[in-house]
Amino acid sequence: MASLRFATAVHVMVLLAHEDASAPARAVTSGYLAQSIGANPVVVRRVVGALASAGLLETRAGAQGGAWLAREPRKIHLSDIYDAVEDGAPLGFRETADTECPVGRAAPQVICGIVRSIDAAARNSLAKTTLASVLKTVETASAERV
Amino acid sequence: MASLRFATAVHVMVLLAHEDASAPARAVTSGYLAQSIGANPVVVRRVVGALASAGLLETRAGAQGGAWLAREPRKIHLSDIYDAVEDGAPLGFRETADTECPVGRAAPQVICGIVRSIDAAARNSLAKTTLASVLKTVETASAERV
DNA sequence: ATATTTGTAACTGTAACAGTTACTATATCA
DNA sequence: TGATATAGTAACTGTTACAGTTACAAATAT
Repeated sequence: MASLRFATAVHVMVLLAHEDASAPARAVTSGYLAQSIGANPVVVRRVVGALASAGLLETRAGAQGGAWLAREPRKIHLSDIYDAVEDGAPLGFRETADTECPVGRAAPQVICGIVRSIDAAARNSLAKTTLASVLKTVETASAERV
Repeated sequence: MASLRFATAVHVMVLLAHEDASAPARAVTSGYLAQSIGANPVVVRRVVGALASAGLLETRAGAQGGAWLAREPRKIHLSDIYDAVEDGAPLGFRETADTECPVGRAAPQVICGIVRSIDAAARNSLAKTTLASVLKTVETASAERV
C-alpha cells in the first residue's frame, strides 16, 4: 500500500474543522485524533507536525493541549494539505542515462518534466476543493448512515 | 525515491519509436534498451512485459528477437503507458476508521474519492500527450546538445 | 547445432513507512 | 508546588516495494 500520510492529514484537518478547533481553548489531542483515524498517536503527531510546519494548524503541549486550525476551513485547500505532507512527486525519474545514445541523452530531462506535470495536475485538481467543502461532504455522508 | 517504472516505460517507448521499431524485423533487445536507460536488462524486461500485457508493444524471444511497438506513436498516449505500469493510485487511504465517530464513520470513503480524483487528474493530463509528441521533444532536445 | 534472446524464479540490499516504546519538555490545575 | 496531561522526538521493529543480480529454461534465427 502506498503512503497513508495524505489520507491521515486530511482526516486530521476534517476532524479539527468538525470539532470547531479554532483556538487553543478548543485544542484536540493526538490521542483523540488517532482514535478516530484508527492510527497510532505517534504517527498522527508526525503528520500534525508537518501540518504545523506548513502553517495549517498550531499545537500546544501540556494538559489541555493539542492541535487547532490556524485558518478558517474555507481558506484551506486540499492542495495546501498535499503540499504539507508530500514533499516530492510520487513518481520517480532517473537523473541521467546513456549520453552516447540520442534518446538517452535527452530522455531524463523530458521524463522529469512529464513527472512534474503529473504532480502539477494533481495539485491543480486539489486546489479546487476547500476543507470546508470536504467537511460538509463528510458530515452529510455520516448523517446518512446513522 | 519513488518508483522508476513509469520513467523506465516512457524511455522504452520513446526509444522504440526513435528506432522505428514497428515490426518483428526491427525488434530492439532488452540489452540495448537497458544500455540507453542505464538500468538492468531484467528490470527492463519486467517493464516491457507490463507494456506487452497492455498491448502497447510485442516481443519475440530468440536470436534477432526483442520488442517493437504494436501501434503507431501518434496513437499511443502517455496515459496508456501510465495505466500499463501503475496499477493503483500512488497515494493510499484507510478502508475503515472509528465508526463511533461522526467523522471517522464517513471519512474513509470521502478520502478514497479524493485520492481517486488525484489519479484521474493525473491520467487526464497524460492523455493529452502522445508518444509521437514526446519523441519529437526528445529528438529536438538531443540535437540541441550535440 | 549454435548463438541469441525473452521470460521468470530466486535472492539481495535499500528505502519508505506505520507501528511501538520510552523518554523529555511543556503546560494546566488543584 | 506537585500531580497530571500532552506534544515532541529518538530509537527500534516489521512490512512492503522495488531495483538490481544471477541463473536457467524456452524459444528462435542462422
